[in-house]
Amino acid sequence: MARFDTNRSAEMEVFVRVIDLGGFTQAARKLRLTPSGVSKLISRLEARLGSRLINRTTRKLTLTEEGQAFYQRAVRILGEMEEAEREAASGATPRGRLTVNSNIPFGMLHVMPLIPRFLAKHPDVTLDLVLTDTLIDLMQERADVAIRAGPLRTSRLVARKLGSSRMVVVGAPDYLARAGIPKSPADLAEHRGIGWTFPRSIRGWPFKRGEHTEEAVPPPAARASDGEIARRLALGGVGLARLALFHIGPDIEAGRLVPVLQNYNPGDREDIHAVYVGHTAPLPARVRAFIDFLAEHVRVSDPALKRAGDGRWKLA
Amino acid sequence: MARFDTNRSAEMEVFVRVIDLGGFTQAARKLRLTPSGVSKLISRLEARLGSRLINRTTRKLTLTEEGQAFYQRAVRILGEMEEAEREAASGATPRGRLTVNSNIPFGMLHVMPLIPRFLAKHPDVTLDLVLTDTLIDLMQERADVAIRAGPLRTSRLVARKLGSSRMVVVGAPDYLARAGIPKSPADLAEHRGIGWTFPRSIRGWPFKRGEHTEEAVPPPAARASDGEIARRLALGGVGLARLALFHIGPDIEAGRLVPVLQNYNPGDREDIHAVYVGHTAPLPARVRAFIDFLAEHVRVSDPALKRAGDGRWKLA
DNA sequence: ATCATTTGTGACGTGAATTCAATATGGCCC
DNA sequence: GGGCCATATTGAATTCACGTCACAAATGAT
Repeated sequence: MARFDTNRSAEMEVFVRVIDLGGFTQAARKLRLTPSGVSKLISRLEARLGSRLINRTTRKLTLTEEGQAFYQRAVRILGEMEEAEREAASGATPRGRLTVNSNIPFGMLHVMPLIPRFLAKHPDVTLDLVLTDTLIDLMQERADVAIRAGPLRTSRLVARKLGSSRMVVVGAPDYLARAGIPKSPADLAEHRGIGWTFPRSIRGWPFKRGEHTEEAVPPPAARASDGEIARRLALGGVGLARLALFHIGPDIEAGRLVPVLQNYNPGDREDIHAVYVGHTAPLPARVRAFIDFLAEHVRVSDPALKRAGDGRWKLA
Repeated sequence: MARFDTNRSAEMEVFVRVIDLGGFTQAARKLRLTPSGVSKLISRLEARLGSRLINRTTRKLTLTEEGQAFYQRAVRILGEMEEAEREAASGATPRGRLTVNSNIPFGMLHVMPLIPRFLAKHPDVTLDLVLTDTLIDLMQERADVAIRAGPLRTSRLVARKLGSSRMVVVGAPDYLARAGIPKSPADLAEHRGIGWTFPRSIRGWPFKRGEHTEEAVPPPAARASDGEIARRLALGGVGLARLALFHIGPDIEAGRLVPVLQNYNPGDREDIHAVYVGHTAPLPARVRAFIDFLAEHVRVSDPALKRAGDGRWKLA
């Protein structure tokens, strides 16, 4: 239909150049146009505005009253456009507010320790770190990057894998002393578990049964809104929880939590991804910098879990 | 070669519209574009800036950090462009400084009396009236309109005829009593004249000689820089002068100046024009208004010059 | 008066931007 | 979990404004 025919900014730019250089031909040279092109452009502008801006002969240019005012405004406007675009353009140096959303265990253990170094490297970046385990909408939350564990419900989001970790079902020693140690997934029905207040990508706990896996889950004694709360509940002896090894490794090694049903553990790894909004348009520099930084520095040690001679679990 | 491909202002306008309306499709409707057009334009903009401005899914739009800043600036810049153009555009109402340059006799007798009414009609116009008889360069003097008598050395200037007046050779009674009354143009050699300090379009004084005209001019006793000075000199009896009838009509009627060589007067009329810079671009409203006003209200009465029974000259 | 330089104009061709399909995606209700 | 509607994106075709080219007009200087 109606097409975007008039290029106001170009008009202003040419107009200002003509005045600055004092002639159509000089301006044309500078702008890599032909004099006739400049002439037509100025004429177009004047015709559109309905009033003359430049009185011109072959030798002299003079601004009309309107031209004077328009020139001054145009100079300022062009400057502001320049500034706006420069500000918006991804400079070589990342800057601005970077909003990162991470799940709590990974955020606390792996992201937060890196932040001082990241901010030191990019002083113009301000970082907003939000820790949540619930699924979030990247855009709704105005987050640039989200860090999530578990299978991706992929969309047009792009994910960079940061690492992976095994999941372990654990219980506190005093809980296990009270409720007993489950020998098979079926025993879970007699136990109490720690569930989630939010829907998770995988519903139950997977266990190995021959070639396949089956799911089982103990009736929940409590629901946690994030992994860290779940861990604390488990430490307090509320019930069994299935948590990431990188998260509770130290607890296991210290004996505060004890893995159970390890021989049924399917050994699946839960991947941890940094996920961002992806490919259709260029990525802000600060986002790229942060993701690159994470990918470079995050090392999720995923040691084997072995039972020592005394029955205690050790990380190798 | 290098073409003016990017239309920054259109980019900004579309971008702002998208944000305001909250969607590509709505913006497209409003802007009379297709959604795909909007999509590509935004993508172009982001690609040019090298950073994403809008995070988008099919349902939601969210501004990035850069987008936020760019949006606010863009809104302001668009407003300023609008204002600049509106200011520059020839509004319905004339405004601004109008510079008029007129020759002195006509300016004093016909222009100045009209000015109060003109300014009353157009309160937003400020008028600079300069009276000079020397030829001026319209642009050099930054004049919008010049009023000149005599043949036009036409250029790309446009002239509107305001009226015309006969020229008369006159002398003061006491001068004529001293020097005698010339009977033919040849007698002028024995007289003294009043010339001009500046080059005039016609050199000599034309006189009828049968079918043709010949030129003659008395040796100058003084030179005047404008018609009014010449008139005063003539009134003072310095010598003969050739002046416009509209200028010295009252002097003639009062007997302060006496026409001579009237039977040799070729009866040519000297046209009076309002001249302005013309056709290549639209005329500022204030200029058009002034010229129209002049053309409408100026009435150069050009009565016949007749000799009464008592030898005195009368205007009919 | 002639000349060099600059602006203006008419016709033309180019290419970037827009449109028109068709596809992919997201959110919502069931 | 699956189908539907609205929306955004993509690729190919098309078009129309814009700048170029060649020529004319005009200005100011020598």
